[in-house]
Amino acid sequence: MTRRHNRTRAERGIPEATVARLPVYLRALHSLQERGVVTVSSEELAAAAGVNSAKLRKDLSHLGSYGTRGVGYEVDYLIYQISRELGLTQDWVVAIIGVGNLGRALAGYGGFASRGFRVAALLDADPAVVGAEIAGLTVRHIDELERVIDEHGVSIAVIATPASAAQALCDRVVAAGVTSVLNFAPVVLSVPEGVEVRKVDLSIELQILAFHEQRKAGGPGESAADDWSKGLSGHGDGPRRERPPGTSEYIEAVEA
Amino acid sequence: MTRRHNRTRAERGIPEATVARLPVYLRALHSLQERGVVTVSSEELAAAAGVNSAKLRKDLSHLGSYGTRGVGYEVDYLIYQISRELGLTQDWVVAIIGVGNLGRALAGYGGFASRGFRVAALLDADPAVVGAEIAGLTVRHIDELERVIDEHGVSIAVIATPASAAQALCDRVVAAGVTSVLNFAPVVLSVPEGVEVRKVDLSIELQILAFHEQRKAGGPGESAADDWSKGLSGHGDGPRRERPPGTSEYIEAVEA
DNA sequence: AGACGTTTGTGAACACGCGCACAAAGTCAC
DNA sequence: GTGACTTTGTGCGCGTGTTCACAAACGTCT
Repeated sequence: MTRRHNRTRAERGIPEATVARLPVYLRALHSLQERGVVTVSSEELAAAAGVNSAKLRKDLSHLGSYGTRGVGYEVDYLIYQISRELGLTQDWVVAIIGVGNLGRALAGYGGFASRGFRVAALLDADPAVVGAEIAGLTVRHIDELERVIDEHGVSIAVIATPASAAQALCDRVVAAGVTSVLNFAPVVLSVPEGVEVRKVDLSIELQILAFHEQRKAGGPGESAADDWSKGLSGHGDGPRRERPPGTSEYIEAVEA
Repeated sequence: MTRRHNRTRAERGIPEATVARLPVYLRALHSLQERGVVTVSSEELAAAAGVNSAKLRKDLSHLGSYGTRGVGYEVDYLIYQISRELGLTQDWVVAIIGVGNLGRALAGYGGFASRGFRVAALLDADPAVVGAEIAGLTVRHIDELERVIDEHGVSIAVIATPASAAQALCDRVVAAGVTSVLNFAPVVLSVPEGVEVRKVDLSIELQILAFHEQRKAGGPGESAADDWSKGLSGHGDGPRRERPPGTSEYIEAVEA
């Protein structure tokens, strides 16, 4: 409210774009570490991470001066510093809400457990799955949401429910004190200030690919139905005009 | 190669950032359409999509002048125009490579089928799943990759394999003529110019959340092990110094 | 027909991020 | 110890994206 600019901007200095790349560097560093590499130059690390080397150096310089001129970066040390900056030196308790196809995949996803993220609970509304054991956890009923969050000290909620249920559940986890949400449901969640939401949308990525794919093929307008008289914008008085191909029904659920 | 700048930039005018938002607008519009809304103002649509209204208007203006001043945008018409621009008025043939937990979830994901994306094939290397029927499709062996791509005219490949297999498979699909790849494996894929790759990384999103969560709690350095003598950067001559907590083993696979 | 309120489309200022290029700082060889 | 080489850290210019604010355009009401 009293913030000068508008958002969580440069509060303590690390640009958002940099934060988004740190996990990529971290992954590349772990890969090097496994291969027994002790020291790496910005050029090599940048290549492994798929970025420009100047960008990498500038990113790392935001964390501090952890390199050695003429040599490069010590892999172990850099891993430690990035992990610390990202908050991976402590454990984060995660709850997965919605145990459909996607929720199940997430529960079994190795990338969560092995990076300081401990999946402590699975919740669902469907009586058919409540009580089932998945990835070593017993699925709890969604009614117990608040109790489970409090019990385990959940700080990150992963929403993997159908779109129709997402906002209501988001409101509940936020009310229960969770301030970070990872949303897989295809809706824009609205949350109070101070709560961080990140969205992963599988179909959006595909649509972006389709756009580029189409452009390679010569841009839009290749299909037959290109004309559509704009009409007189009546307030629903006249009959609905014919729908062009492609405007099918709305995607409802994140799981089939 | 002979491109003036460097990339697929402003080739025909629509900024990349705009393209990334069009699917979001499209989703909001479908939601309005379902509720029977005929006309919508930029202010309302922007709120539904979670963006600034000026940004929305500028985004839409890149497609053309499809609004009516004093009134707003006709929902049906705008849906059609955005769909056309994104290339959703035609069907895109998709192949999913890797039928683990995630691949299975993707195969059953309703958001693909109902937006002009037709999943035509599932492939895997594991003999235990080859031949199985999932989401109405029989899983084919990865050896048949090139044949399957050619048979169905696949134009988008979805890679949902362990990280170790991803690059090799990516090379194969590209060699087979695919120019769009959606990558779920936690690696940076390198592809020749002209091939579009988009990456979805579940654990990266969590790590970004952890960063913000930590900052709310007072920034890094809260944990005990904060000091790490930088050492003399020897070339692997001395004994490895003790590792701080959190630098565990490398995440290998996208599925557990 | 004309005045009024509403909403689009966009010009202009601003903020952000990227990449080049280079000085500073370190290592290594002798 | 000195010089040559390597690599980091960063100042700077540029392009992209975002936001404000407003004139032009449209519908509506009298």
